[in-house]
Amino acid sequence: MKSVDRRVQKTRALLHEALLDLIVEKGYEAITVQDIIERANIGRSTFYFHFEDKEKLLRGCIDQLFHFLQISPKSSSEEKLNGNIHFQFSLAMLQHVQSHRLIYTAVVGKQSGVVVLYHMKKMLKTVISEEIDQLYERDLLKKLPTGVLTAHILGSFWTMLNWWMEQKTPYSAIQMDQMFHEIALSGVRA
Amino acid sequence: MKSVDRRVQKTRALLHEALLDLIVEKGYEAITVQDIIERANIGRSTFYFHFEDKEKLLRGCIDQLFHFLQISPKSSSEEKLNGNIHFQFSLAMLQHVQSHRLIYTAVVGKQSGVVVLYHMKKMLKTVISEEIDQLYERDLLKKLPTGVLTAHILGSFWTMLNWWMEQKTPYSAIQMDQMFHEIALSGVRA
DNA sequence: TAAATTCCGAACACATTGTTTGATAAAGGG
DNA sequence: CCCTTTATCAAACAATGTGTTCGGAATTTA
Repeated sequence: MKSVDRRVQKTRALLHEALLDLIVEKGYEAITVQDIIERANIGRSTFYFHFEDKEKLLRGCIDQLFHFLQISPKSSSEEKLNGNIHFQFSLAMLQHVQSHRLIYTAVVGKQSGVVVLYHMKKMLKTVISEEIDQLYERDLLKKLPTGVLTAHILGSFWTMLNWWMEQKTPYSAIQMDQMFHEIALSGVRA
Repeated sequence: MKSVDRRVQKTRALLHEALLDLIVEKGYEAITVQDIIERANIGRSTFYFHFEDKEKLLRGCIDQLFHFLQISPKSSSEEKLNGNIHFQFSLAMLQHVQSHRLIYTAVVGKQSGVVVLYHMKKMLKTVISEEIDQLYERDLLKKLPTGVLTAHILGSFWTMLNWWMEQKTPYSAIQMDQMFHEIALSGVRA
């Protein structure tokens, strides 16, 4: 059990916090390493001692944000929504978003960065494709390449997030979850 | 009729071309103004004489790419696909993509840039929301906020493009159009 | 041909990156 | 408690990119 040096813990926490704050304020792209170390009040060389560059720091943040999702309680209520199909990941995620609206608004919005979106989607894809595979084997999905299905579900979900974050008087996580299921599973046709 | 100075035409064409080439090679984000003017063999001050920055040049390129779409022949064949609903924009766009695969692969891919995606989607959104509104008034769509519907269609279409560009042995534009309609209109449920 | 416009290239101040230095401070182990 | 190890810091650095400015040269238009 090698415990991590307290100084290291403190420094990393400060840097994570600074990055998230700055993302909310000006968006990922616009942030410079200079900004981060000033906000965190950390020396320049110390930053590079811990992280290769801005992106590596970001990865640390995202890993941390989503570590929560991994251990979040799966809704075991097998609801009969939309013909038995019910994705597990969506509600947990949507609720997490709801309680961290500021940061997600920034992450999802115009000011974000490709890298941010890339890492976020990559993570979601992992979660989604598992569920897709299960449903596919139970013949509950269309007979299209599972790649397309996964991509489509991820895309739909992401679209929902984006739209949600743009609304002034936001819907609840539960409402969004229903809308997501409705539209992703049976499309837009009346 | 003020005709544009030939030198201006030539310079702008060279810069457009250089940018597109470089996007294919290294992705938008990684490109510097330095790269562009070297590739185009244009003086530094000349670049800034024409464009404020990299993004303004990009906008010029996209406007040009999509000017084609505006005047592209709408498929007037009122096919009875998926219960009478048939988006006009998709096939024209997909065919344009098919004949410019390299650039679209780069634009859509991991190396792209938020600005690129932003401008592309913005343009598509304009086209799509028109069609959505028409269909909505004819009661052919679900009674959800039209904003969600538009966002979803745009998202689905974008997802299709992404997935398409990732495939090694690509489907045809027509196949992709069918898949897009199928999945966007009636979802993934079997 | 003459006037207007555009191009060039060189130089400029400025910001950001990522690295290196050696001194200082703090942590952890015995 | 002392001593070794490790982390931090500030300062300076080269390298790269940005956006501006200048006067002179070249080209276009009329």
